[in-house]
Amino acid sequence: MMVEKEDLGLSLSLSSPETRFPLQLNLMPTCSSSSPSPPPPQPAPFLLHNKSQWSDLLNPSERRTEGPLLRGIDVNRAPAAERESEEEAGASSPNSTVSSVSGKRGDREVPGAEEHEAERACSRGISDEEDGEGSRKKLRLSKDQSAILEESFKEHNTLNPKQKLALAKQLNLRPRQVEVWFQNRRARTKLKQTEVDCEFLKRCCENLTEENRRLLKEVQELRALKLSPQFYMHMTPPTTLTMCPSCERVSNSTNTAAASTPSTVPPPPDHHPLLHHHRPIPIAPAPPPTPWAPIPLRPSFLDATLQRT
DNA sequence: ACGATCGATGGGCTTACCTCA
DNA sequence: CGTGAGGTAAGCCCATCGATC
Repeated sequence: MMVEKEDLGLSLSLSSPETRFPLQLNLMPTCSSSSPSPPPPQPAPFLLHNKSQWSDLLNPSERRTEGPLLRGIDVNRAPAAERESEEEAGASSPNSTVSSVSGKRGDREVPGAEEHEAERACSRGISDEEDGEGSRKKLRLSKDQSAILEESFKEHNTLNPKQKLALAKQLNLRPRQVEVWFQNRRARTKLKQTEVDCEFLKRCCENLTEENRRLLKEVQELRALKLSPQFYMHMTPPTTLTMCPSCERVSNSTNTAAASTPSTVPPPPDHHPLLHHHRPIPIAPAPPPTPWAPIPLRPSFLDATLQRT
């Protein structure tokens, strides 16, 4: 039952920008860009235009995917026989009724009525759950049909008329049904993405609030320390890393053994801890990774901050 | 019984093309 | 002949309906 839901492939991750949009959608019509000979001038109904679309957020480098052919059938390419007939009957004629059999358009298009009926009959033919009889019985797509549609959607989330016809033929559905499925799929993907974005922003807000709280507390502590006569004596003992205020080198000084072994960069030959009269200043432990990496506090920064306050 | 899911519909908008003054 | 206005068709998004699970 919920196979379709699980097949959505909408497990959008927040972990990294690269994985935020795992759906690799091909928004560009491959037939218009890869065709060796440009097609004759015709309306390009498959071009995406107007309105900032949700898919604009996708990484452009991930938009074009030359994935494997769909179960042996490239939906970008109509079958040979179909190609010939459709280019005359459909794609080359802007007034074609081939791809418009919806109720909305169908109302205006009298010539399409027969085809509409034919396709309805076709749809009834493959629908084992449908008993017809006038009432709007809901068609339930089979697992295979849904899987193929999903595969196609992963390749390109919009269809040009040829792709739509080819897919409809392959699935034994009406082109309008394929079109509707893609429209609904886009809408639901967008909804999912909106939810994910909302959650992401929520977490950003929480992290920023926490960061703000932490920084305010730090400022208060620094103010208190500045007013204290025993400035450095009140420092909490360093737990992990310390920085020499003179040379600004970091060392692990939780114990003497650790203090003698600098963590990353060895001290210069002329460096000797005993020659420095300052005690090492502890460095705040690294905060959890955030997209807005905080500026590390350095002694000079601290001084400037304290002077301002 | 009820909520979630999903196919289907209709309205509105944009764009491209065609016709005509 | 070029041009702008108006009509038409097509596609898309969006909200919603209604059947189904």
